[in-house]
Amino acid sequence: MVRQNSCLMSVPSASAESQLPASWSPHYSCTDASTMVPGYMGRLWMQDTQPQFWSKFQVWEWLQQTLDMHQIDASSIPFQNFDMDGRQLCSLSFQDFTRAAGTVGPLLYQSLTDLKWGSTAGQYGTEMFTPLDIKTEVEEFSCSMLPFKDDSYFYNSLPTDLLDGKPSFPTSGASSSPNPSGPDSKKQHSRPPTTQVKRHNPRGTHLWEFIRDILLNPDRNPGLIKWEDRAEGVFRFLKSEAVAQLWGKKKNNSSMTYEKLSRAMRYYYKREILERVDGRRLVYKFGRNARGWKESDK
DNA sequence: CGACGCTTTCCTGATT
DNA sequence: GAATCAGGAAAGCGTC
Repeated sequence: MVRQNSCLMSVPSASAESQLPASWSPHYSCTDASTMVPGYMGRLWMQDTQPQFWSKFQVWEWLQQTLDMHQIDASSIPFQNFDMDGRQLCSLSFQDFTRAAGTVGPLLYQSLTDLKWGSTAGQYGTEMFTPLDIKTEVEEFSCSMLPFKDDSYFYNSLPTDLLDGKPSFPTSGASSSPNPSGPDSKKQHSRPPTTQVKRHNPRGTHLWEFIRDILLNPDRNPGLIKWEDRAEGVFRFLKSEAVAQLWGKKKNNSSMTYEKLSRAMRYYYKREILERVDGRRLVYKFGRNARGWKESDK
């Protein structure tokens, strides 16, 4: 096991990096993130860009959104079968779609066909991708997603009203109380030194607020987490390990994983900051003690 | 300094 | 079989 390494290799990077498309890069992210759909009922970027020019990442986004639109569970099709860019996607036949996605295939084929011919987009989707006005912000964020980069990150560019949050939920006091039964030195992790800690927010940002703020800033959220049901507060992790790395970055903990992050998430059930969503992987729902996520809260 | 809240880490077992 | 989910247990860390 690789643990307690300072910076470079301590993340189980295989799985994390596999969540990023092969072409993931600052340039890629900037162009792509700038068209990222807010998820719920948002403007559909794919209507403005020709499928032929989609990246792998955008192909998956299209898949996800198409399934969402038809209330089809994403687990019903093997996403790996669509590990291709837009050009390859467009070359698939009707039969190919059926092979790749079973009964959902025809629906996907139809959706893609509609986009190919029905779009009002310009001729060259890629050129529509790079609005300079948001490029710098996105760049800052997306570059921080790269391994080996260690600059400022996502949170630094978020609105301060979301950062300097009030405790924002009444302490229910029903949390688990660990009972240290005795000194036990079986584990000794030398964590990286917590050198730079932001002073102005002593309480720091809690995990659930971090998640919430990613959801509330879709422009800076390149497909990490998305709303499943905006009104109900249901959301799903699309890139679980990438989110974990980002969280780890925020906490200056390079060994954060989704496994560990999710444990923290599960502790929120008891405090009713989150509610369980049974049977759906990577799906959570904000609970009564989570504040600031509703549209009406804003 | 100690209590406390909020994770973080580790682990075992179940489920998908 | 790999991911993910469920929680228990205990340690780490910053605040109060």
